[in-house]
Amino acid sequence: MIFMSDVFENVMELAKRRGFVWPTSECYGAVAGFIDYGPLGAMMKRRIENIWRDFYVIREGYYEIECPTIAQEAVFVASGHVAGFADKMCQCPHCNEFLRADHVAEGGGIENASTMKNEELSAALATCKCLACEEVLGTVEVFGFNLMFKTSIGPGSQRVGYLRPETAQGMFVDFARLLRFYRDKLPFGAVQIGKSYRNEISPRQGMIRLREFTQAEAEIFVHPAEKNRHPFFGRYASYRMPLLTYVQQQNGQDAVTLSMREAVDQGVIANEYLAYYVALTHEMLTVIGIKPERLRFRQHLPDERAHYATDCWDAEIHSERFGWVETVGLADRTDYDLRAHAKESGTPMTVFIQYDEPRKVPRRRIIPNMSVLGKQYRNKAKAIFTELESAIPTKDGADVVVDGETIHIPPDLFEVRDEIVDIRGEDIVPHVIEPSYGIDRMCYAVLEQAYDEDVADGEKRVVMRFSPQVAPVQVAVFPLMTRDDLDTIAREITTSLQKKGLLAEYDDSGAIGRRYRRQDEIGTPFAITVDYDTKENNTVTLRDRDSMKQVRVAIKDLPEIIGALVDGTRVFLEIK
RNA sequence: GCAUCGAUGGUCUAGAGGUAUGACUUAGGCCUUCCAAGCCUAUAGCCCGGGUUCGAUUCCCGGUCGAUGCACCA
Repeated sequence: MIFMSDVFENVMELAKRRGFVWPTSECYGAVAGFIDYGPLGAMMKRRIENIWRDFYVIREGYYEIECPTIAQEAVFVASGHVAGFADKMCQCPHCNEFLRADHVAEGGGIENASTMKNEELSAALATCKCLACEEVLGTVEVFGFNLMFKTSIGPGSQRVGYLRPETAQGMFVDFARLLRFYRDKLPFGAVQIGKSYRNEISPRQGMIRLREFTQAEAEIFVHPAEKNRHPFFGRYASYRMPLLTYVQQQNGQDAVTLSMREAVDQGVIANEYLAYYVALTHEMLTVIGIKPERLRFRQHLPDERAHYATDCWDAEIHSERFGWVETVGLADRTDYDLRAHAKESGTPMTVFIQYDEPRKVPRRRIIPNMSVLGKQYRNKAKAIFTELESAIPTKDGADVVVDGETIHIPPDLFEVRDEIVDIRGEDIVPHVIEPSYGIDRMCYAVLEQAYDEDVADGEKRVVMRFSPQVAPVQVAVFPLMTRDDLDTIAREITTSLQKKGLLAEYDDSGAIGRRYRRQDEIGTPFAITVDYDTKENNTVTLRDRDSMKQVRVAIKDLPEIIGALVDGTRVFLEIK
């Protein structure tokens, strides 16, 4: 590998030129925070998404759902995004600088600034100094800058909607339907791959911070008492990886390498479920082509965690340009979201868990004599009935409070029955384990890590060393010459590979070396060349992108061999 | 959002107050028996808006995008 002055610039230039990533609506001037995926980029992204599906949908059995990107206001009121997904800001009247109002206040020695209302904060700020120009602010208005895109649903702006800032809420609000779909049993999961939107104040860093981005999220609903019993934990129990705990971060120490079993037993990761998906994430990211040495798992610091999460780990990928980039978030969201939506919507979001054996529980029932009670208390009878159910009667009767008034109900107006009832189970609110992947950041990391320059025949060769599983074009087919039927044979081979579902690209333009270089630059892992020997013995050369080595294989074996090479079940160097 | 710098074919680049240089790429052709060879031909460009000027891609102002610093990053 030769020295790379700036991989980011090289890779983004290539990405633009060869159709991976483009600035959006470029002819009108691009818009920061939005990108277009070009033909190769869209294909690569889809392949990454499909690897993600292999892991979560096929292997874990968590079906994918698809919710709208716009949801009504109530959804985000419940989730806390309307109130909380905003920064309190103010503008310095002297230097016009926009400031985080709570930061200014804390800088001025005011406590609990982050929990104050706008008006309180505004008053408190009057004596604080601007963080930029250090003038005393005086009268300033504090306003919330909500990071959600707001819109209206239907004509006349009657109904407020927001573009979703995460796909997760769709899975939460569909909880009751999902629970029925999974036949009322825990654990189960739902996943979603789709666009989310955040109106970032100042997006920079190309594909890393977008205003519209693709998330792949899984919401796994588990019994709170079963979080240490993942049914397939054995799969990753001995899977080892470096973990950077918050304690180590606070002490400036390096990550420790632990197996998932050790991590859970030592309390480093909160539970088996979280550890399982930490390990699964590590495996998946390596499959798409992330080098393990450029991958780490970092635990959120206690003050960094969202208020609902008990433990949270980020998979971070090291970028030449941006340093460690948070790419996947793995959180134990507890029952926060389901409780919030149950409360806001009035729909129960619980699972009925049957006990192994019904429990015999003594229960006291109070049965009022309504015919007397109704006549005697008339319009208060109904309220009295309700209150009696929870009353504690004595042999002299019971006292109930209705509208602030204590009413004595004599013992002959109700009957007390002590009985033993069977309790067959209980309603519990599941906890949610959430692995949340930033697909665009994964795409960028794949691009950056695939980019390489080497020297072939004294000339610089630019090559994208994609894993065959994510490479947009999977195989190229060339006739050595465009004559003597070599091109016809090459076209037939192309068709036979396409029938196998492979993206095979035929190219007969220019010298053979140029065609290899073209494919190297877009990361096509394999190239087939039809030459004059082909006409003698029905074999072709199969060339490996990374080693530039070639082997001869029979035409009839091509679909099977290429198929196996592309899905990773065979590797090139083992072929004959 | 503020400050500084930048923007010329697809890419990299030269350049001047009078419509633009070269290379690579791409396309067509010739040639060519495995790694960007050679020859011929062709396509293609001054970020957007306003101002100054007879004339602006060039100077000035504003915007957009990008880079850097500040701020921000559920």
